[in-house]
Amino acid sequence: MASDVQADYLNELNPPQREGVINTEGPTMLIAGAGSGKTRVLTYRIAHLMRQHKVDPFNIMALTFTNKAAREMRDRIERIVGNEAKNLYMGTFHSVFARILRSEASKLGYPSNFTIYDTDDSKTLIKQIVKEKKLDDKLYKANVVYNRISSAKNRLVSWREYINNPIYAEDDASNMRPEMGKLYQTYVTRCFNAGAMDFDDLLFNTNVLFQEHPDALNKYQQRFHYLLIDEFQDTNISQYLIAKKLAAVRQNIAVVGDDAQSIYAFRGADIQNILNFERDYPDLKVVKLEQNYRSTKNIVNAANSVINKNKAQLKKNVWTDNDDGDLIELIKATSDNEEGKLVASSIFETKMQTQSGNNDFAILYRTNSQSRAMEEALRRNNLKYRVVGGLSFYQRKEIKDIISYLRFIVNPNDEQAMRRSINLPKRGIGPGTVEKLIVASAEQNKPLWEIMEKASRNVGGRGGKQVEEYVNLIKSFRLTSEKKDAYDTAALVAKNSGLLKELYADKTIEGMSRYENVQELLNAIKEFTDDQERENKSLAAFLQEVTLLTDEDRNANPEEAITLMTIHMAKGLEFKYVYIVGMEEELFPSQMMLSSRADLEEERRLFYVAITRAKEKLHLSYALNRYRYGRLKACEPSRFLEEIDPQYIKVNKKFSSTAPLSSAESYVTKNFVNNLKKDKGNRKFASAPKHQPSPDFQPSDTTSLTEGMRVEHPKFGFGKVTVIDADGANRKARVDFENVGEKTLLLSFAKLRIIED
DNA sequence: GTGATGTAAATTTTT
DNA sequence: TTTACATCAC
Repeated sequence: MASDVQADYLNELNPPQREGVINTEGPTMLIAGAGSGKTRVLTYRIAHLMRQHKVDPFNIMALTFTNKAAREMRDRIERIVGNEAKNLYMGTFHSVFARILRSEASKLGYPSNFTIYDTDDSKTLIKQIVKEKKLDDKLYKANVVYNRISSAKNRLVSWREYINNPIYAEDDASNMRPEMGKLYQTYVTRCFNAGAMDFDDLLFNTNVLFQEHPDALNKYQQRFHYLLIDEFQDTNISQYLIAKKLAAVRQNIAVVGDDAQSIYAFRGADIQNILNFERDYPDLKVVKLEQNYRSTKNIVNAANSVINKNKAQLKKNVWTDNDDGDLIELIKATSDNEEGKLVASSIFETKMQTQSGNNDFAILYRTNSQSRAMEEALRRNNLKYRVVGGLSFYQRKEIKDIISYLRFIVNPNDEQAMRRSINLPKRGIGPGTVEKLIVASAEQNKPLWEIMEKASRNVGGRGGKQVEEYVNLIKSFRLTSEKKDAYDTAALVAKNSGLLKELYADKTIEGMSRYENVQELLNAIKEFTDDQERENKSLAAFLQEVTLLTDEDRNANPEEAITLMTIHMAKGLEFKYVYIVGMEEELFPSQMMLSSRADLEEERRLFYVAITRAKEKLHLSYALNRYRYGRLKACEPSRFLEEIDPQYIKVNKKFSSTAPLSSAESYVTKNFVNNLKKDKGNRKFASAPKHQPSPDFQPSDTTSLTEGMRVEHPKFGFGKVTVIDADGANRKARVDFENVGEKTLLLSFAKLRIIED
């Protein structure tokens, strides 16, 4: 069966795709437009290496951006070449190099079971350091400090270099943050002493390893004959240099990417890598995949019209052979809640008309907080949905609580894990006692664990006694973990720590769901230890994987449901019907991205990614008012709406509260942009339908206006006079309009046409 | 050391 | 709106 697939796979490809598959030797760069079949090329390329060139999968390394992408690719390759695919060295940069670092850890002075700090751990630690140094936490916000350190690491700037480089010092000084370098130093030291690496360290330290230990580098250079990198536009400098070093000997490096879909610059991704690549490999083969197989012409062309507004981009001409398809439709709403309602109605209608399933629909948004209004509306319409992302399972309090115990069992130096677990559930060890422990450890220059073992001596009092009890508890867990597998240990921890009991006692809805979450964690660990193919089932082995897991890695079999997620999470996915909601200034583009051209261009690429997720039909929507910071805020339609070539989009009148009244079809497209601008001008009234004055509109003399008369107003439309207030020169009329409700008009200004019956 | 109460601040995206 | 943090009374 596999051979049938094999015989066919080259025939399924268009010429540039085939070129991308069969030119396996030497440096190659595939510039792959949205929907151009890049994953297919990448998987076939690997399959081709194994089938045609008899390359041992052990000698192939393939790096992806997400675990999900890695797993999918492995599955697809497996379908072509069979079981051998399991031996590919394939995964995310972070997971692959974490694995390598574990086996080389001693060279860098780390324990091989080093902890991986996630972003929360890192920020908590930074907060502690800022506090200890008595710095102003308004100035040294954890986020700011973290980002500064992270971007330094991603550019391979060590804390030493950072402190010695006057450019950074000046920069920080001008931002009133002169202590930044010191914070960087302290943070790194604390992580190191805790036997912990943060996400950036996994890449930074791999670079250090390859730099300072040529023997190690050589070993991996010899091992990996072929290196492939997916989503190359999302790599940062640190990642690029790792790849470059690994490929230095054989030069068999293939990268696949699309500069138009680079949306992670905020995290250090650097499109410059694509340009560097051409410079670093002069004999580079460049293959462009420009035919889009995914979307209709309208969608592809609309996307192109948007991305062309960007200055920084590689030349590329994405086109499609598919049908024109429907025009993109714009849904206008007065509020975020109404936006939800209208989107839900539109989905419902489309489902009826096309007999599509829920899985064919996705609602995409810029920020997670937007999901709420959508969820409510979908629930009311009995439409099944699932929200992807947001607060990940492994970031939930109750999960992190249990895991902090597990971490401290495996790594007695993991200060963050200790701090978290020591007083959970409450056992009378407050922050004062913990501080005493830390100080004692620093003063006596002894590991924290040793201090804790003799806590009564070191900190005295009842606190000390309690700490010793906690130490004994951990010791008993540790004993179990040495004899039993991850599941048995975790189950024991949940029970004996008292955490499970506490959650069980909480009968609120949230409490019950927290209890269920812990059960689910235990199930996940059980699955881990039940895996027949896994050799190492220890707690340490489980922890090594867990930090690098994300939510998507859990729900493998989604039920038939509408997908709700951020645009970032949607990258690489496709849906028949896509709704991009919240097309408003300051939301999308985000207000935080308006300060520079580069940032705005990244937002535009994000919009491009969103548009190109749609296969058949795309809907865009915006609301003129939206709850933000808990208060209602007026919004303007996004500038991105005007950037779509108007020939590919129309206003959806049925599902817009602000649809223009004009029956002339041409009006919609011709005045599309004007319409948007009008909305901006009088957004307070924008919920009211726009009135097109009759062609023969002439203001009447209103001196004879009386109550009960029918009138036409050029903006407000038709209505009936309810009250005349004759107050000398300021004669006013109260008019009940059909579409905008009651208005009081000054007759000396208002243009009214009296309609004679 | 704990729990209640109040206040300020935050909301971009993620391995 | 929700969360995080500081302050105060026990």
